[in-house]
Amino acid sequence: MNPYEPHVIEEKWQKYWEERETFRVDEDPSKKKYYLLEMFPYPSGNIHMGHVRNYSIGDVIARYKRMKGLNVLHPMGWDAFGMPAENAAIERGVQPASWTHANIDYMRTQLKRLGFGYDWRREIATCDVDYYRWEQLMFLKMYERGIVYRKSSPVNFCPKCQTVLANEQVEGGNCWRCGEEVVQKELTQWFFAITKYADELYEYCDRLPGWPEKVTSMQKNWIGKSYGVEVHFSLEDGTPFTIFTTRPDTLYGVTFMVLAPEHPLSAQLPAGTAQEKEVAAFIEKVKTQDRSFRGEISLEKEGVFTGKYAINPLTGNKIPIYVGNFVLMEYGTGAIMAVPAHDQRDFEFAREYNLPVIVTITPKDRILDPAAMDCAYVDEGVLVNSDRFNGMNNREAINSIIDYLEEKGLGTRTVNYRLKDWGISRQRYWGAPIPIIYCDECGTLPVPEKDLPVVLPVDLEIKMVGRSPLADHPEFYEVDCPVCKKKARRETDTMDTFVESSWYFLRYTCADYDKGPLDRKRVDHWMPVDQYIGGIEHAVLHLLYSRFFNRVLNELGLVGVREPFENLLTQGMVIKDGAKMSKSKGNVVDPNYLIEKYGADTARLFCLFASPPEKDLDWSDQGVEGSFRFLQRVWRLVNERADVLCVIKSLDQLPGAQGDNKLLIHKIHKTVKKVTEDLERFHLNTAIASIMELVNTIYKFVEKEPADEASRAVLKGGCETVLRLLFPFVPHIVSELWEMLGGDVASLGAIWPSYDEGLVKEEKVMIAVQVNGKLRDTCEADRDMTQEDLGEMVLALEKIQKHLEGKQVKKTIVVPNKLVNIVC
RNA sequence: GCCUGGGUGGCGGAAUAGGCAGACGCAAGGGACUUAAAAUCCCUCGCCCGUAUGGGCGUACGAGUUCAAUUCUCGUCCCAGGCACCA
Repeated sequence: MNPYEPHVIEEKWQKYWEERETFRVDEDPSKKKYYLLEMFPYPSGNIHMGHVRNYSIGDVIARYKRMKGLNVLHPMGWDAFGMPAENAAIERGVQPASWTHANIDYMRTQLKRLGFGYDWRREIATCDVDYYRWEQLMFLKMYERGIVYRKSSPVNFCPKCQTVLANEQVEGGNCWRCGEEVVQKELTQWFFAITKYADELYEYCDRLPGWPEKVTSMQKNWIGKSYGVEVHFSLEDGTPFTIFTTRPDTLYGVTFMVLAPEHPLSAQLPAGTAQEKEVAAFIEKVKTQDRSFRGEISLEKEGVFTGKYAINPLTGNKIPIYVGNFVLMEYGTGAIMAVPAHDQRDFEFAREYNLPVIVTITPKDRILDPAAMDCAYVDEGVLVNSDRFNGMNNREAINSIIDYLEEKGLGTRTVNYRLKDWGISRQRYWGAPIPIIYCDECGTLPVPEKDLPVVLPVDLEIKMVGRSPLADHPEFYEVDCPVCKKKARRETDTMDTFVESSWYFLRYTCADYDKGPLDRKRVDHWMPVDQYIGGIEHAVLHLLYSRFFNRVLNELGLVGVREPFENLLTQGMVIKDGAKMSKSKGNVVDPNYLIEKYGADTARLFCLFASPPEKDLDWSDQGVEGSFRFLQRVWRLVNERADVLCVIKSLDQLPGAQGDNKLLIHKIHKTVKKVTEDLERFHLNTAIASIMELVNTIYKFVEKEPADEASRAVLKGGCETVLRLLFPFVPHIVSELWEMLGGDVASLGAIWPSYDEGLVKEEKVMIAVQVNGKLRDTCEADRDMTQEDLGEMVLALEKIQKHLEGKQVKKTIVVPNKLVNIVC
C-alpha cells in the first residue's frame, strides 16, 4: 500500500490540468453557459485564509457545474491599483509597479498550488495599461453624457492615506482602509453622477431574488429613498423659500423653521438686524466643528434666531426662522419646518429655546397636553387643530394634504435620496490617470480619444506628500492643450480603485479584445454573471458601484444587461480565537503552512466542511486534523483494494440484490441525491457530511470481506461514487485514486453521477410511534403501507399497548412512511 | 432609535414543506492492537432520576395555534452586522 503523499500527487495533477488546459473555455453554443465569479483579490503579497475560503467555494461550484455539463467561465485576476503598493514604495524603495507584479506572480503560484481551476488566459491586472486605457475611454464617454462632472464640495479626507474618500468609504467617521479618523476638506473633485440612478438602483433591489436580502436591504438603506413633499413657505416680504418634509400631516403644527448654517438665507436674513452678529458667530462656530462630530446624535441641539419670520402657506401664521446645527445642507433643501409636538428633534429644540408646541395629531386613548409632554408624539393618530383636515387619520392626511398643496400650487410631491454622487478623485499616484487637461485659455478639456491612453509613468520617485506625486512630475503633467496647442496641465489625480472593480467582470469575457473596451458579442454571451461569490464587506461599496457602472455601460451600448450579477453568495469571515484573522491580532493562519503540512486538499476540505459558506468560519486546528484524517481514510479505502478493484467492472445497480449489497446500493443513490441537492443550494458542509456517511457505510461493508463478484462490483460502484462526489471538493486526491482504479481521468471532471429515484427509496421504512405526541416506540414497516394497516400494526406493539392501558383511543394520525400518533 | 440576521450538547454544526432534535465532524472518557508510543479500529457521549427495563426535562425566555412546534403567530431578553439629527 502507498502512503498518502499530498504534495506529490497535488503537483502531479496541477501539472496535468495546466498541460491540458482543462479550464480553458470559449463560447460554445452547444452547451448552456455558466459564468461563475469570485471577487478578485488585491495583490498584497500573500493569499490569506479568506481568499482560500472564497476561492474554495467557487472552485467547488465551478467543477460541479462543469461535471453537470455546463460551459463554465471561471476567471481570475488582480485588483492591482491601490495604496499598499505606494506604501511599499515609500518604505522599501521599490517601484509600485514591480512590487505589484512580483506579488501577482507569487500569489498566482499560490492559487495554482491550491488547485483552483481558472482560465488563466483571461487573467487581468487592473494596473496594466491594456486594462485601464479602456476605463479612461469610458470616463470620456461618461463625461460627454454628463455622468462625470467636476465640482467643489466638502469631501472626506483621510490624513493618513493623504487622499479623499467617497461617502461609502467612510465607516463610522473612519477610513475604511486604515481606520484613521476622516476630516472634512473643501476640494474640487471629479464625481460620477450615481444619484441619477438612485431610484432605479433602489427599485431593482426588489428585483434581485438571487441576492441575500441582507445585502439588498443594506443597499436600500444606503440609498435612503423617502417620499415627501416640497412645501413653499415664504418670508414676510413674499420671498419664497422651500422646505422638504415627509410629514405634511403635521403642517398645522409648525411653530418655527430651521435653516442649515450653510444655507444662503442663514447669512442673508439677519443682515441689518440686531441678530446679525450672533448668527454670524454661530455659523462660524458650527463651520469649525468637525463634520463627523456634527453628525453625532448626542450633539446638543443649538441654534439662533435670525430675526426674520416665515409665513405658513396653510395657516398664514407668522413663524420665527432659526439657524440650527442639526439641519444638514446636503439633504432636502437644507431647511426644515419644525413641528415640536410630533418630531423629537424639533421637540428638544423647542424646549431648549422656549418655543411653542402645537398638537395636531392626537392618539385615540388620551389627550396630549403640550405643556406636559416630555417627548414628541410620533405615532399614528387623528388630526386636530388642522382646519379642514380635522378628524382624518394622519396616514391618510399625508396624501390629502399633499394633494391640496399641489392643487393650490403651494407644494410639489418629491422623493429624496440619501445617496450622494460618487467622488472618484484620489490624490494618489498608483491609480488610473483621469484623462483630463486644464488649459488656461480653453478651460477643462477631455483628452482626445486618439491620445489615449494616458499612461501612468512607472519610473518616478514616491514621497509621502499631501498631493499626488504626479503633481511633482512635469514629464507627466506638462502637456499641450489639444485645442489651442499652448502649454497646458494634465489632471494629476487618479481614479478611485473601485472604478476598476466596477467593470472587471465584463472584461474577463473578452480579455484579449484590443479594438475597444468590450467585445459586445462575447459580453452578451456570458453576461450576466450567474453566480458571484465574495465577502459581505462590499455590500454597499463594490456591489453598488458595479450596479451603477454596468447601467452606464449599458447605456453606452457596451453591455446588453442592466444588472450584472444574477445570484450573489456572501461568504462569512474566517474567525480565530473570537476575532477576524488579522496581523494586528496575531491570529493569522498562513495558507502556505497548511499546504505544506497537510496539502491543498485538506485546506480546501476544512474550509468547506467547518461551516456553511455564508456563516463565519471558526478556525480549528483540530478540525483541520479531522479533515486530513478523513482524506487518509478515503485514501486507504481505495488504495488498499485498488489491485482487486481495478480489474472489476463497477456496479451501482444490481437487480435482485439482497442484504448488504442492496443496502449499499440504496446508500449510494441516496447520497448522490443528497449531495446533488446540497450543492445546488450551496450547503457544502452537509454535502461533505453525507459523503462521509457513505464512506463509513462502505467501511462497514468491507469489514465482512465479501469476496463474490457481485459484492466487489457494488463495492467498486460505491468507491467510484465517493470519488466522483468528492471531486469538486478535493480534486487532487480524487484524480489519483481514480487513476488507481483504472478510471479515465479526463472524464472524471466531466460526469456527475446520477441517481435512480427508485433506488433512493427503500422497501422498509422506520415508523416513529407516538402516544399523545410523545415518542414511545419505533417499528419497521413496508413502504407505502395503507394508513389503516399502519394504524392497526402499531396498536399491537407491546410498549404502545402499555401506554394505552385503560384509555380510549380518540384519534390516530398517520403520516405515511414516517409516523403514527395515537391520541387518547 | 430604525433595518437585517441570529440564539440548538463541552465545541463547529445538522434537521429542504409542522412529523423520531442533536446527522457529520471535533473534543472527552473507556477498550482492542503494540514491549511502548503514534497511527488505526471498537464502544460511550444533551441534562436529571433509576442497578436496569424505564421515566421526566430539553432547541434563549414567556404565551398561543396544532394530534404534533427548533420550524408558524404574538410578546420579552440577549448577541452580531448595517444605518442613524436624512426632516
